[in-house]
Amino acid sequence: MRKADKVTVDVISQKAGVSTATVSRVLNDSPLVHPKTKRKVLRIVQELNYVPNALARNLSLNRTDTIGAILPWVASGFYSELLRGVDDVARAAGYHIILGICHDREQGPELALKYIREQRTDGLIILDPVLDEPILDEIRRQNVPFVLIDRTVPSQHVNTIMIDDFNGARNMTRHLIEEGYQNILFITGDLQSYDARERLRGYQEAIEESQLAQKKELVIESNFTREDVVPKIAKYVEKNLLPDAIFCSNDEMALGVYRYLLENDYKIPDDVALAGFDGIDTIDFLGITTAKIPMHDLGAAAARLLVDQLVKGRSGGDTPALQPQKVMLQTELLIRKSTLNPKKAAKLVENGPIQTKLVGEKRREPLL
Amino acid sequence: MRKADKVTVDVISQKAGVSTATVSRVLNDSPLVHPKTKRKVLRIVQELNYVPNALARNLSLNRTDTIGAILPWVASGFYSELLRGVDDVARAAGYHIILGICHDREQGPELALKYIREQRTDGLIILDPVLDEPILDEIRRQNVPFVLIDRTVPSQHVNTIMIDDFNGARNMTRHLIEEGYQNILFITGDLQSYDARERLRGYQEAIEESQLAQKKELVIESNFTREDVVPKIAKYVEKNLLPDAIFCSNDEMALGVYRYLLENDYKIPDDVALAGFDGIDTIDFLGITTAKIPMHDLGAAAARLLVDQLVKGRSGGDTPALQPQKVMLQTELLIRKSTLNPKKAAKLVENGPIQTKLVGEKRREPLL
DNA sequence: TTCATTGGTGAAAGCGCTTACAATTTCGGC
DNA sequence: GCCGAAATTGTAAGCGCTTTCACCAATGAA
Repeated sequence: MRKADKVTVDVISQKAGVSTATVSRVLNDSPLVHPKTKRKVLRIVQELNYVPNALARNLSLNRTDTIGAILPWVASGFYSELLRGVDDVARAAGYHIILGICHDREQGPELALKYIREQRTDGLIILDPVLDEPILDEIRRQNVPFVLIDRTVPSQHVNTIMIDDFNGARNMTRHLIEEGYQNILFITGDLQSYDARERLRGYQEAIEESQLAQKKELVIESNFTREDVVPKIAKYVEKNLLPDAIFCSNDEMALGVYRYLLENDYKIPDDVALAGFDGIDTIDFLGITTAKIPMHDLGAAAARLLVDQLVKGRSGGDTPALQPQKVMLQTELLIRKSTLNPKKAAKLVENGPIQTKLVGEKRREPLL
Repeated sequence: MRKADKVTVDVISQKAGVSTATVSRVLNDSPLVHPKTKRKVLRIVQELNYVPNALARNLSLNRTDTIGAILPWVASGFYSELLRGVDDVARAAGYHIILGICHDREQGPELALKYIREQRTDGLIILDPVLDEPILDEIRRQNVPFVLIDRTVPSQHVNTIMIDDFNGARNMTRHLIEEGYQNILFITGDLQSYDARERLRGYQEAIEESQLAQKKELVIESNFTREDVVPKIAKYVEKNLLPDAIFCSNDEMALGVYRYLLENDYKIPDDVALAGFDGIDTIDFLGITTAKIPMHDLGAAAARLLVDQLVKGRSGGDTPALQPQKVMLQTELLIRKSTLNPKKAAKLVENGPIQTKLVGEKRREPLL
């Protein structure tokens, strides 16, 4: 049924009375075709509503105009912003996105390799914290441009987009100190993960550098989950005096602590201040201070890096390959009511629970 | 650089001492190749780590193994579950997903058409509430299978996955009535939208059918946004007596109302009960009753429908085309503390704020 | 031994597009 | 009006895979 009306270059060239070569040239805006011919061909193209078959085109050009996005699906809502960022710049550059959701630990690398080997993608954006070296080598060996997100890698010759967890945590801690909090409890994430270690380091650095005397460094080790943190904070609070402030390594844990505190009639921030890290919706709604990870920018930056490589690679092999880059994005310190010390706050204008004030780093210009 | 080591069917056939036809047959598991030959070829394939080029394969087969997902990016986190659902069943069926995010109203249909015309996809899943008829016709004319999500369409011959907004809202209202609430305020979404109208209808139906005498039907018209609803609810509460319960057409508005109520020292549910619709994270955290839209299933159902069509279409043209289907998915009534009438609740076991109880429809078996 | 059969296999023609190269036309300058 | 260069256009060979159809070697029956 479709077969009959399938319109290809040949059909066009026939009707226009030119060769397929000319049609192709017209379609690709080649300068070496006579304006008159061009008009004629374009008219037919319009008339028949012709659009070149991408597959054939790509096969011929040895290019797919597609980039693969390999993502885990850990925190669904969280990553979607990232995807949006990738899409924004990729689309602007004429690239499509093929989705590679790695459901479990195994599938991620598999998928990436499959896409590459099948040559379905021109490049890859990989967000997979547990990608191990051998796989990475395998990927690199394929000679396809790729960008890693939020993943440290020993080898230098890899494009990477990172979050500056260290500075994010340090700034947060500084903020708490500036607000006059003295005993700041820090709850770590899973210390296996690089992010968790960096955030801890940031906290420690800020504590150390603080001029105030004998700051105590208070740390509870947890694992980024709500379930794990609640009993720990409960036990801690019962055994010790309540700290001035609690800084959780991520928002998820902050939510757990938040609930615990409210249920036990502690007032935030009057009895204890609370801060998280990530910038998820619920934290936003509750008016809890956090260090927001610029997910959109993260995706956009990755895509930008990748697209640059691809475009460079396309324009002849003569231009030298781009040097692999490491980009570091800053978090955004969103100060909310939950960390505004009432003693100081009295002097300030009233802060609504949702109102967000920007302190610390300036807002990054959005990429793209 | 890559050129030299590019391994194709020819290379394989050469090394194996057979023709490319045979290699192809081996790769496609054709029965008419001698086991011995097959083994030989497969060994070489392994050895050279050969994977067929998808582009060439697809061009030849006139098929892409790809389905396009056209989505708006209205509520980022919300749709990601849907995408996951699509991915789950699509991948299981051997299809890839190419992402089509329509940023603004214009781009959606454009994108869909582009993908089709370029023949980048075998089929399409479209979630776009404002897709208009002409475009739809155009899409249909392309003779490519597609499925519409949450979008009513006059014409019968279209695959559609719908949410049963009517029943969802009716069940919610029934629940509120059962809990003994008498004055139930309903806040509508943008009544331009079909969803909004259906939810209103469900509410009205439940009110009407309730045996209790002279139920008043209380309706405030809003538009699904927090900004719009807050002043309206404020004005309403100031002018009238507080209703028993407030049922918002979506969670977003419920959040607005929630905040308003708390800020004005109304206790939920003691002074007034609160319910939403959608099932977003924050509502979950706050322990607010809602009708959860099964986003994952929505995507999975759409993908299932599409994949069935595609597979059917693939297996020779003799099998009759599948009849277009309309699938209706039920929402899940998540009853939380926010609508448990204290007078009745006294008899019940204490309900923690997060605890979710399932009432009404049984949990749908997840598709796939 | 000879003649259909029947697996197995290979040659070659696509799939729909691009592009190097050859062929043709056009044109200014003589 | 003629010539070579420049401007257009056409021819045909790919891109890497599938698949039709023809071909060949076994195999069994006669």
